[in-house]
Amino acid sequence: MIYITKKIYLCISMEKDKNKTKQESPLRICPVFRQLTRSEQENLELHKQTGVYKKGEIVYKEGTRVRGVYCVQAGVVKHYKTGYDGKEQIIKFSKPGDIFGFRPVLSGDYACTTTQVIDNANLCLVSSTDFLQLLNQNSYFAMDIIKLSCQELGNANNFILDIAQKSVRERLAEVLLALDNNFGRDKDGNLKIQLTREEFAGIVGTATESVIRLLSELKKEKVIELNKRKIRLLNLSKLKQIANL
Amino acid sequence: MIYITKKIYLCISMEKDKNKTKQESPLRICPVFRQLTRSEQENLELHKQTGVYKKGEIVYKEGTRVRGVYCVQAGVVKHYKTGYDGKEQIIKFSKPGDIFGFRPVLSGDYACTTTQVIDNANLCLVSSTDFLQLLNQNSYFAMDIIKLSCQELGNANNFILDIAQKSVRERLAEVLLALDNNFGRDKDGNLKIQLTREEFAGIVGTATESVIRLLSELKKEKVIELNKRKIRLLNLSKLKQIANL
DNA sequence: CGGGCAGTTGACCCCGCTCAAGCGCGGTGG
DNA sequence: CCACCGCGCTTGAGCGGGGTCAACTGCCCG
Repeated sequence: MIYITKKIYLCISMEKDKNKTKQESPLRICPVFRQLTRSEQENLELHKQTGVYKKGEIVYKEGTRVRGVYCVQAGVVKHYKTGYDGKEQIIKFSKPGDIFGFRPVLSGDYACTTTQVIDNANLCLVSSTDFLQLLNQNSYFAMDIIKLSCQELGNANNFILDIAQKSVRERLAEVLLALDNNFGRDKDGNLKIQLTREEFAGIVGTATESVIRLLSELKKEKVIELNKRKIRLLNLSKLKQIANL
Repeated sequence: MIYITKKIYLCISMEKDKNKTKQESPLRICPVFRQLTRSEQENLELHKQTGVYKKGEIVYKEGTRVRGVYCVQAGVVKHYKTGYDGKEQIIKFSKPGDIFGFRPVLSGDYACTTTQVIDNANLCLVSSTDFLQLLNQNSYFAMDIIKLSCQELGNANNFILDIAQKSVRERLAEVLLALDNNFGRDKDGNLKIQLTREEFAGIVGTATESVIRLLSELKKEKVIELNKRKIRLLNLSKLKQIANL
């Protein structure tokens, strides 16, 4: 878990500013920051910290204070809660353009999930105080953040219904479709995001063995193709039907 | 589903204003509205609509546009999603002092739950436009709404973990404790909120028969006492232990 | 008095979890 | 260079939690 000091990063970002301020701030990768005025953006550039995170690194742990709000410039992270028996339940992923960590900052409590890198990532940290100040001074920005949090709330509610009422098979099919929608495919047509079977189990809310059995079942039915961790969706409409959508 | 026209209510609320403006606006039942300035509150009083809802009435349905944000002055409502097989999954309850409906208003989409009265209720409706305008002009108010939505998001995440990983027995115990915390007890020491077995099933995410069996199991173990729909918790610490808390 | 709904109980059985064994592969150290 | 270990993956066997179905009760209400 390498955490490079603020000082170093200040230098880097100031250097970037020289070249880029007039065109495109790195923060603008995240749509929400586009609501900020130019001067707010420039000010933020001076204060933000950027960090490079390797696969497997933990950004923050459930139950701790978060340092601020993170903006994903590259890579993928997963957010999960740990059950009392140690099993992880994945709540969501964040990918380039997403921000995360705003929930604990805004509700004023501890992180309710652990955040871990699954694809080497560049994350940019906006401190809680900076973030809160921006919310207060820019109501357009505030509205966008509210919208974001309400959308996530809607997603969470849907998730609750799914886990409570659908079978594991249905949920797995739904997860495959969601991953396809959110992360897209590589040039070979496989899902761009590659997860372990255990991670699949952590999203669907089931045991690893069940995921394995059901994936190979779907393979037999020619709905998907498997090649180690690469998964190709062959029949979207069948998959939707299986997922009950 | 009686919906009395705005005009009538304007009269009523204006009359109320004459007597009350100087002391206590009905909206102040909800803590979030305390952030509003006096003039904002008074203005809101003139525009709001108040309605009396009987047990069983539906305030709005999943998938429809909501008229605005509701503030509970008395009574209790439940918010549930309906599965494709028609079974309802209860997401949360609202009681006096709570507001609801802000999620769809803020995210700009349709209601993701159906809202139904389970205890005769007085609800006060603030139109979407009024609500959004307040958010824009009062950043303290906006911050409180953000906080609220982030807290709900945290609750939803916890719920996901529970449903995904705990047994029905554990979840049922947890629900009993939560109802005790949120609604308290009547003078006889029973849980103040009275639900049908089917509603319990809808919260826990299980079948009605399972709820019945597990409740009578808890009764046998002297953890609770049952009397029709009245439930008395006899042993909180044992209940917490069963719930794995 | 009869119909309907909430609650209860028993019987049955299947989904999905657990446990255990085995396989393939990559990394590491002797 | 090979042997070993550990991790991720796979498969089979077994079983139990909990869902479904059906029958019955008590109660409210028309």
